[in-house]
Amino acid sequence: MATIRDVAEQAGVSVATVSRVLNDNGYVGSETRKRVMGAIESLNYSPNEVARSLYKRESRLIGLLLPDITNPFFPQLARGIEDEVNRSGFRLLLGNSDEEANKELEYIQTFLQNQVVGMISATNNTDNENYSNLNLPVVFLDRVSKRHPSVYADGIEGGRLAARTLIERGSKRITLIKGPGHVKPAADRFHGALAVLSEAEIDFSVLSTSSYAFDDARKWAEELFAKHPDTDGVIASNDIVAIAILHEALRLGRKIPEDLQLIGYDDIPFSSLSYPSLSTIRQPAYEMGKEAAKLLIRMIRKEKEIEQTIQLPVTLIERNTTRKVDPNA
Amino acid sequence: MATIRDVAEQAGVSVATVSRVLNDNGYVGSETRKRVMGAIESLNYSPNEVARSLYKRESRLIGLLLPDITNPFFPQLARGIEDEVNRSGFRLLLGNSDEEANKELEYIQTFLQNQVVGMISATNNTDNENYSNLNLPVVFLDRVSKRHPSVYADGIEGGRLAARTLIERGSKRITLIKGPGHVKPAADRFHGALAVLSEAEIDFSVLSTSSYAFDDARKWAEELFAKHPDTDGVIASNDIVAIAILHEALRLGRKIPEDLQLIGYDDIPFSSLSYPSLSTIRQPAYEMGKEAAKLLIRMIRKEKEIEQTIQLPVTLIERNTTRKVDPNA
DNA sequence: AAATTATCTGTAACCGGTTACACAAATGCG
DNA sequence: CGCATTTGTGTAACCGGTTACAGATAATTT
Repeated sequence: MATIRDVAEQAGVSVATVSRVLNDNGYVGSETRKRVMGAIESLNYSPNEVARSLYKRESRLIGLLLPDITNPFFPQLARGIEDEVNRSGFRLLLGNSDEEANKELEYIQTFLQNQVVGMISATNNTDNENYSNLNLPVVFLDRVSKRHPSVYADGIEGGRLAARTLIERGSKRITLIKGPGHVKPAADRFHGALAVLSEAEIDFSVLSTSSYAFDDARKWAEELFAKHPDTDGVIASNDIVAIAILHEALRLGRKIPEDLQLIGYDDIPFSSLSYPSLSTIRQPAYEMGKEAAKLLIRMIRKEKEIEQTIQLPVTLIERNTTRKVDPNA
Repeated sequence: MATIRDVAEQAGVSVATVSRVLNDNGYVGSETRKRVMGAIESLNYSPNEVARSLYKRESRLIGLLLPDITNPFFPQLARGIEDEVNRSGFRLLLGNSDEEANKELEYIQTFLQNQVVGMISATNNTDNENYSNLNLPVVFLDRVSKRHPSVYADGIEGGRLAARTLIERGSKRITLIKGPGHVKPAADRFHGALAVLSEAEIDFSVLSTSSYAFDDARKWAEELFAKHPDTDGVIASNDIVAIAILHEALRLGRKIPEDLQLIGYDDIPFSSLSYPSLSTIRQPAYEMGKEAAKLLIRMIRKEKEIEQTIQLPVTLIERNTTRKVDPNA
């Protein structure tokens, strides 16, 4: 690997001049610039980021902390972030925390050791001490924090929307699935839905679940129909659970949406491919990722007027696990 | 941020001694060690990875190059890799190439600039010049390369298995979906299936597709039934396409698996949640990721006897889009 | 023409670790 | 006891960039 000194020697200039050419700052004579460029070319030189990072006390890496990339909601977030940070020349350092505080801490630690310029986190312990006196731009994604800017979709409204959707379309005995208690946005959508259900003149029950994992989703589905066989409307905690419930309902011979309406949450890519295709509350994951990245980059650039929260709208994606709304209602 | 010099001063020793304590090498008196540890503790010191990387000319980062994390096969691979590299104290630098040569090149470039210790790539251009004179341990995953070790599942056998499965279960007019031409493993599974179909006494046709993307999958599904309405068995190029076909088939009122058998490829998490659940050829994605990571780490450690290929078995996951095999046959 | 200012370039310190080398003290051995 | 070896520690060079500062020349201004 050629170094800046090799280039300097080849071009017959000092390393300072080469550096000036590389970074396009300071004064460089046009003739000199050409010679340096030629040397860079002929040596196939590429500057060492590590050396630069050391002096600058800042790399061009951004830490991304996710609960679990295997959950289909997150790849989209990650992709949105990556596409956006790449536009500004940053790269991503990835970490899956599994929502475990020690893994989270370890990742933050190594992010700092690698002198990341900033960090985006989609994990829960938003206000614990790990983040508190962190001298680093941090954006929370799909989570809220008192201390740091956050980008998220409106969970309360999403929950409301889901509940209203089923009610308007005639479900009378709704089961509301409550997601894992420690996941903030799950709680929001739950409370949003709960509020609407409480106001309405219908029966409803709540089924508590403790995870979003694929393998568990089927369990919740079985539990649902065992405990509430007569339910005619299910508000799922997310699309994975919804699709598992759909699977189980069809297995039990329920007609969907005639006997049972079902609405998911997230709008993961697969929800349009289930049969019947899944009605759901869409969170714009890719856009959320992009927005979080944009916000972080503005913080990195120390721009003024950084908004503390960016809330993206949730939307009802009406597919075929809900009935058409009665036009006479 | 405290530096090693702060620690040295606090402990009343030289930086060399602190470094020895940190890395647990060289001679350090037990009393001195205690003082140093105390200073580290009280200053809450954490060594700067960037400085270390610069001197060592090697970071503790591993580059991971994927086509697109949004494709549900890859998160599992990524997770397997991450879990394994973390065990050895490495972290991941992530890149999505979209199978575009220039993005791929850019990522490799920045990986090198960041002095990664090694790299795992799941992209296609395995033997192009980008990788050729790379003085870096590289493992290809889900791809084969002449120059570098590879970890993959047996695509030919997978294709054969898929074809045999449909034939044994009585499909007579099979449609074989050919995946994107530039994706190597897609070609393997296609040829494996093709070979078996050619030998068998059945009719079959081939439908060529040019992508794996969600949005396109539905298009292939429609095209399939438009061109081959009488097909009674479909070998899909992967599970996404299979599930899209399943969706379309159900929409058209086909009975599955009675009228139409369908087999996917990959065994992504969702394939067990479709209804009917999808029969498929399983590639053990998480394990593949783990194996690739293990192999890479052995290369990094310069162990002898590195195998050039690790081939993992594909297995038939018999679910409900295929019929039970006739016990009298 | 003299004084300013702008342009161009080089020297060397600096970022924060690691380690080669030197040296001193302690220990082992014949 | 004398010499070799082991143990313990420090000094300073090094990794490969960036930049403060200085000095020289060229262009402008007065």
